Amino acid sequence: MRSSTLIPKPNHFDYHKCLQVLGDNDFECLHFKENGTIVKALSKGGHPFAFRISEENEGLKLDLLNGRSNYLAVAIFYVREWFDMDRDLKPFYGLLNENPKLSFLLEHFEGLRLMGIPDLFEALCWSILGQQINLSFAAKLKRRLVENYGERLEVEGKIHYLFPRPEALAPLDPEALRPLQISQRKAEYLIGISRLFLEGKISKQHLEGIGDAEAVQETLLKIRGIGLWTANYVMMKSLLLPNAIPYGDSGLNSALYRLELTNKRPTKEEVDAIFEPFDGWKSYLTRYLWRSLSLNT
DNA sequence: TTCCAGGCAGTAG
DNA sequence: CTACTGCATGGA
Repeated sequence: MRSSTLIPKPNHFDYHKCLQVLGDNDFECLHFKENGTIVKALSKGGHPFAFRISEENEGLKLDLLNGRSNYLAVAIFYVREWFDMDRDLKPFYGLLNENPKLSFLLEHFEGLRLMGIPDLFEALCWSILGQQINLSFAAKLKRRLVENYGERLEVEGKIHYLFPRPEALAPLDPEALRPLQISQRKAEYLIGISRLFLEGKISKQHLEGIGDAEAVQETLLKIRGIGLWTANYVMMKSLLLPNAIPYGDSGLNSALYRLELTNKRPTKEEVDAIFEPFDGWKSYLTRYLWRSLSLNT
């Protein structure tokens, strides 16, 4: 009975650069970082379990911390998506190299992966919580939501949480989330989307089956609470679509402004013009531009 | 104090 | 179609 496995690293894969964008333990409530390893809980068939990710020379090692060995397959599938391990970044790096104003991104961040949110419901809820407010406050709201409505799992003396399932939020009255300092409007969005998931009117599988990115965006935009920014955010972070741009994103705008590529509030058309040469890699360019905000000046 | 944060829907013109 | 407004709170 195996309780660990190794996922081989693709080319251009830097575990520590990926780790840096995951957020510290006080910010993030859905995993722990410990000495360069990550501990996270997932669920298989309603049974929560936890596993640890650590780096080895040849790949990422996954160790189950509890539960049955057949949970490993769930963890492997999750980590491959989370770290976007099934993509060859070479074409992206070719495009960056050709661009004098952006090639510095490659020098700093080669090996950084998209770092998605594989669970579509979690990605939608997180992006709604993050609308308009600063990230640290958004993280507090997420933590309160998770600690109040997510499943708990204790492993090795630590409490792990799973993101709440739609079933946990769907029955709520929006006012029930006000004590968490989630706005009435956002509570309505979250609960409405929970109900759509329960009714089977949204699912990751369905969106993945659409194929055409334009049609996926149209589908998402019909949902109350999802605008252009949120639709593209989840297309990038959860569906791993290659050309999603979170138009209007304040972080993206300030990254472009700092590079003197735009004014402070560029239009969609101005952003499109900058991204146009990066067809197939617009989501990655967004990730790398976000990351550039951490560089000095 | 005012303004802005990883926006959105609703309304008015 | 575009312009404006309230929402929630915290930090600069």
